Amino acid sequence: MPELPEVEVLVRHLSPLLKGKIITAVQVHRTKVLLPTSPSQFTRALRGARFTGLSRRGKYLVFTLQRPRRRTPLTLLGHLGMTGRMYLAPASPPPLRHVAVMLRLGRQNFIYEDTRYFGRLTLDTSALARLGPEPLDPEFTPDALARALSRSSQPVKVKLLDQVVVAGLGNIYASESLFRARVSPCLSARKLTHKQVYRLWRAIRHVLAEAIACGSTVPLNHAGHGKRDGLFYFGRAAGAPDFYAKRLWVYDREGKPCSGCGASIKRIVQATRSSYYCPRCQHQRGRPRHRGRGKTS
DNA sequence: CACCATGTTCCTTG
DNA sequence: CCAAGGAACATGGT
Repeated sequence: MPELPEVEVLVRHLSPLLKGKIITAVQVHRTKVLLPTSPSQFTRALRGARFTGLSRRGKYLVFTLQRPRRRTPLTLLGHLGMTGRMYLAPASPPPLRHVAVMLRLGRQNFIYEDTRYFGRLTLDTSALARLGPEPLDPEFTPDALARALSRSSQPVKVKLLDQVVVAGLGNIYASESLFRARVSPCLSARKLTHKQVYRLWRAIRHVLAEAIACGSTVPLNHAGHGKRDGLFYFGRAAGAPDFYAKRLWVYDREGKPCSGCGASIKRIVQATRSSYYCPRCQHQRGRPRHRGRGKTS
């Protein structure tokens, strides 16, 4: 469930539910997700602490807590990796398979489960310092994007996954943004024209904002365990419409017709990850490769 | 069995 | 020192 929009929707969901709750017990089932914090350090710091706030930075959840008889607030950093979920559940739940950490909050539990354990729930916040601009904040300007792309010869799709370029974009929305901007994923980052950068900038913001709006509208069930939950990041409540997946124009649509022109959507591998695009709508064309010395204008 | 999967970090290579 | 490429992490679905 893990790109910026999904995390944002989760944060909005959890924030009011957590506020004011006090952690009465801590259970660590997977030491790995705490690293480099140790289990004893983690447990000691959190027991007795009260949730005061929750926000998002890139794909990270930033929890703030207040500890008894302490002035400085505590920051807890969460990341969902590929398969992480965080939700509140009744204190006596059915046995769950991949619970990494459980925090008891009176009659409820805050559960972080993660089948692949790629995610994090840790007191180490150093990862935040390595993030680039928030795409929906004013600091993210067309110029900032242009500068970030200008020094890389990597394909633009690969560069967009670099969290220094823009925080929170992942494999799905990178493809979706490029489609919306009509820019080929293969184009070298530094070869985009100003116009292409501008279109990409607008596309990124549009695509992310739309996904947040969509997730905020769909009835969600973050604790849900549907097997078919793979590609729709928010667990859908029973009976909810499937228009979330339908909003994707190219991702995971190899061989299907482009909704713009009808051409077959292509899948390619870049930096060991799948990219999807329409070969007709997204032309491989940016700055001219060489300075023209011929007759063209 | 083979290949695929929403992410990040670390190591090697150039 | 830096950029780029790839493997590793761990588990499950198709």
